[in-house]
Amino acid sequence: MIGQQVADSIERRSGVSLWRQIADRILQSIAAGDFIENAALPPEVALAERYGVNRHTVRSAISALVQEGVLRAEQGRGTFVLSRKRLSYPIGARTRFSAGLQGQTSERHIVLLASSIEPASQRVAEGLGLARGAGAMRLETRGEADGRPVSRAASWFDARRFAGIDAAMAETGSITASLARFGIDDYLRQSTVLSARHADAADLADLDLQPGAIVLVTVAVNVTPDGRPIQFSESRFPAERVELKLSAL
Amino acid sequence: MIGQQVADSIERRSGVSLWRQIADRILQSIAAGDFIENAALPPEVALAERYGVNRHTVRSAISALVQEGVLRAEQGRGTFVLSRKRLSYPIGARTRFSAGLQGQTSERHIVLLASSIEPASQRVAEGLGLARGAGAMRLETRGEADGRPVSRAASWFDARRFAGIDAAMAETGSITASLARFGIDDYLRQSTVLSARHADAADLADLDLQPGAIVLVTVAVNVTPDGRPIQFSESRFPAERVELKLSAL
DNA sequence: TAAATTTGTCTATTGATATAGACAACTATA
DNA sequence: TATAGTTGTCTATATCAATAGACAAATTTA
Repeated sequence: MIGQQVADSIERRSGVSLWRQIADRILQSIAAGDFIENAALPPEVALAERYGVNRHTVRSAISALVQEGVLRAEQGRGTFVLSRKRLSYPIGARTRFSAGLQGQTSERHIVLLASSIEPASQRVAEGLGLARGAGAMRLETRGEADGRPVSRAASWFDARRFAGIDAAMAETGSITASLARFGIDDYLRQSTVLSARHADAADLADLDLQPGAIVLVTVAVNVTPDGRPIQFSESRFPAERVELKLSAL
Repeated sequence: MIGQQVADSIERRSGVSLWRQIADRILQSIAAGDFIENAALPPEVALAERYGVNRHTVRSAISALVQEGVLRAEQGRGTFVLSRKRLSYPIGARTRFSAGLQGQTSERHIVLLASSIEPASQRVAEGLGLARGAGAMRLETRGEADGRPVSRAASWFDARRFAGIDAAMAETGSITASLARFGIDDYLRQSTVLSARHADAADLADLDLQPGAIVLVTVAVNVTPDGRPIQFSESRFPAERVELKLSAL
C-alpha cells in the first residue's frame, strides 16, 4: 500500500534534539517533492500529533527552518514552503561546475577564498603522483548558484607545473579556464570517493548552514586524457540543498 | 602548513548535543586513518581540552562509541580503537553487491526481509517506465558483510515480467542470480542520484545504528544492455561504515 | 614499592530541551 | 459579523545535556 518509505517516529535521548530531527524530516519532505512551492505545511497541531511531540517542539523546528529561509510563517494563515528543490549536481567523466548546473540556476560561479603553497600531505601526494612533501598549490574555493553557496572545496595542484594558477583562478572564476592557460584543453574525472558527515564549524560558516546540518563529501582526482593526474580535491556539498547525480556511468 | 582540514571547534545549542558531535569527530578521525587499529585514543582530559568541553562530555561521547563497538575502554590503561576502516562500495556501470566488496570482506550476502506487490508510485513508475498504478514487485533487502549490515534497500520490478522474483531472491540471495532466471544475463546502472540524511527509526533498526547516525541514500535505475529499465531501487548505507567509490567514470 | 597516569563513579549545579496549558493576535469563511 | 482555524506569546514544570569538583580503582612507570 505504501510506495514511499514511511517512518514517522522520532528518536529520543539520541544526542540529536527532537526539533532538529523534525526540521530534518520537513526538509526531506520538501526535497522529496511532498510540497509544491508556496504550499502550506500542515498546521502545527497536526505536525505535533504526527511526530508524537508537543506543539512547541514543532514550533522550534519550524522556527529553525524559517531562520534558514526554507519556510515562511504567517500568523493566522499558515506556514509556507519557500525553497525550491535541491540542485542536482552531476558527477561524471566530465564534471564541470558551471556547465553541470546550467539550466537549474540563472547564475553560478566559483569564488577563490584563499590559496597557498604547502608540502604535499600523503593523500595529496598519492592523488597527484608527487613525492611526499613536494610543493602543492592549494586553492580554497566556494561554488555559488543564484547567490547561495552550494559547494566548498580544497583543490591541490603541482605547484611547479601550475605556478600562478591561483591568480588565474581569481581572475577567471573557473577551474576549466584556469587550466586552459596551462595548456590543459580537456581533463577527465578519474576517481571520486563519496561520504557524508555532520558539518563542522568551517562548513557552517562557509556554506551558510545551521548547526547540525549534513554535508556530502567527495574526494576526487582529475587527470588529462592521457591519464596524468593534475588536480586532487576535497569538496563539501550541503545535503539539504544539493544532491549528486552520477552520470555517464 | 596544514595539509588536512582542521576544525576542532564544536557548535553549542545547535540541536545536536556536544557529545554526539564529538563522537562524530572521533569516528571521522578513525575513518580518516588518524588511528591505527588498536591504537590508544588520547586521554579523556586531553580530548576535553582539544574540544573545549568538560571531561564528562567527552566520556559521554566515548561511551556511545563503546556501545557501538567502535572503541574499547580499559580502566587505568586507556581507550582503544577497535573498528576497521570503512568499506568502500563501488558504484559504476556494473554495480554488483557481492563482487563490489570482494577482497574487503571474507563474507557477504543479501538477505530478503520482505516482499510485496503494490501499485507503482509515481517515481517507481517513472523509473521503470510503467503506467502509474501498474503492479510493482517490491523487495526489501539488507546487505551484510562479515555479519555487519552495510546496506538496506527497497527494489521495485515490473510485477508481470518478474513474477516470482521474490522467491528467486530468497533462494539465491543475489539480485544478479535472480534476474538471470528471467533471462537477464547482464544489466547496467543507468542512473544514480545520491543524497544524505539522518537515519530514521527504520534505518536505526535495520542497520543496527545509534540514533543520530547519518545514512547515504542512492536512488538508482538498472537497465538491460539495450536500455530497457528492469529495476528501480532506493538504498541506504551507514556513512560511518561505508563510503561510495564512484568508478568507471 | 611509590608515584604518575588513566578510566570509573559519585554529588551538585546550571542551562538547554521538551511538555503542558492558557490565551492573544490574526486570517479566512460561513 | 460571528466562528473556526491558525500562528504567536506567556508561565510553569520536568527531563536531558553540560559543567565542576572530588575521589576511587586499575594500570604503568620510575
